[in-house]
Amino acid sequence: MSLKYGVLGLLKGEPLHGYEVKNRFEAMLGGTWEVNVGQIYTTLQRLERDGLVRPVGPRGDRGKLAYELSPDGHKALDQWLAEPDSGPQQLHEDIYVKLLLATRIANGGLQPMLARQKRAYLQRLRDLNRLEERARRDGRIDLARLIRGALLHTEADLKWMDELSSERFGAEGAPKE
Amino acid sequence: MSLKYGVLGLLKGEPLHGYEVKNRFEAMLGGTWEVNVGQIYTTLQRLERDGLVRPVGPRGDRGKLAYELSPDGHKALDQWLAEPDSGPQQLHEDIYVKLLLATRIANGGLQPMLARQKRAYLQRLRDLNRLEERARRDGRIDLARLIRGALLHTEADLKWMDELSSERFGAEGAPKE
DNA sequence: CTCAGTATGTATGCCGAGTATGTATGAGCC
DNA sequence: GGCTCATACATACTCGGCATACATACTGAG
Repeated sequence: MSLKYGVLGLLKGEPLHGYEVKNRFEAMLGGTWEVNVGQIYTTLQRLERDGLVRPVGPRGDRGKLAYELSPDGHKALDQWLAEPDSGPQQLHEDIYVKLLLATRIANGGLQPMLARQKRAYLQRLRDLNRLEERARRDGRIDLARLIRGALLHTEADLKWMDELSSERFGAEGAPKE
Repeated sequence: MSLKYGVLGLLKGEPLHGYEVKNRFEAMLGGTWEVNVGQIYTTLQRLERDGLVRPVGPRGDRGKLAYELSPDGHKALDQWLAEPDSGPQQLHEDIYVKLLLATRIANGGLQPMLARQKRAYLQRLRDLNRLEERARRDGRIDLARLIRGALLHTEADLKWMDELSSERFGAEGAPKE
C-alpha cells in the first residue's frame, strides 16, 4: 500500500526521522497496521530521490536523520488528498478468482466453500466490532470511522455470500459458444 | 494479486503454455483484468521452481513450452480452494490513510472530499452495472456473480460516505492525552 | 516479396514487503 | 566502574508483484 502519502502527511507540519515516522504512522492507525521498519526508510529515500522530501540539518542523537516536506512534496500531498481514491482495481482480488475457479472445478460443490467464507466474514465482523469499541473508548473517533467502513464492507461480503448460496447452481457459467 | 492460483487453476485439467494461460485467464475474467505478459512467465517459473508445475514435452510451434500441474500443484490448488479467503489486510488501504490525513489536515474541510469520493463511487456503480448487464448478455453468469460482489462493495462504500458526511465534524478525532 | 500484425517468449527495473544485521545509548545490576 | 540487556535508530539483502521494453518467429494481405 501507499505508505508514500502516509509519510508525506506525517511530515507535513514538522520534520521527523524515520523511526519516529514509523511510530506515528502506527499510532495513527491505532495499532492495526504494523509497518515494516525497512519500508519506511526506502520510502523516505525514494521520496528524497523524487524531490518530495529533503533531509534537514545534520544527523542528531544516534544517527537520527530528519526529513521535511519540500514545496513539491506539499503540492503532491495536497493533490493526492484532493483527488478521489479509486481503490484497488475492481475484480483483481483473490476471492473473485477463487470463486471462478471453484465454480468450474466444483470440488465438492460451492456450498461448503460459501459456508466457510461466510463464517470467516462473521468472525471478521466480531473482530471489527471489538476494534471499534476500543477505538471509541480511546477517544479515537477518527479511527472508529475507518473501522465503520471496514464493517460495512464486511457486511456487504456477507450479503453477497447469502445471495450466492441461495442461487441454484447447475452447469451454468461457462461462456456460451 | 495472486496470479499464482489462477494459473494453477487453469492448468488443472490440461497443460497450457504461457501465452495461452494469459488468454484464458483474461477470458475467464471477461476482459476486466488485463494481465501483464511477463508476469505470467515469471509466475510459471516460480511455480516450477517450487515444484507445483512442470514443463511437459519439448518446445512446440514457436518456442511454445507447455506446463502441467504436478501432484504437489494439485494439492496446493485444492488446499487454496478449500480455505476461506482472508482478503487484503483490513484498514491497509489508501482510502483509510487518506481519510485520516484529511481529518487532521482538513484542507478545505472534509465535506468536499467526501462529496468527490461519493461521485467516484456513483460512477463506479454505473460502470459495474453496465458490466453486469454485458456479462449476462454473454451468458457469463459466473462473471455476473463477481460483478454483483463488486457492486455490493461499492454500495457499502457509498453508504459509508453518507454516514460520514452526515456527522458533525469538529476538532475531534485526535487521541486524548 | 514485403510489410504488418500476431503469437510467443525473455530481460530489466521499480516498488512493496519481510528478515536480518549493525550501532549507539541508556538502565539496571553486581 | 564494568557488564548486560533493552531500546532507538538505521541499513542491507531478498523475494514477489507488476510494468515496459525487447526479441523472434510465423502468418496473411497486398
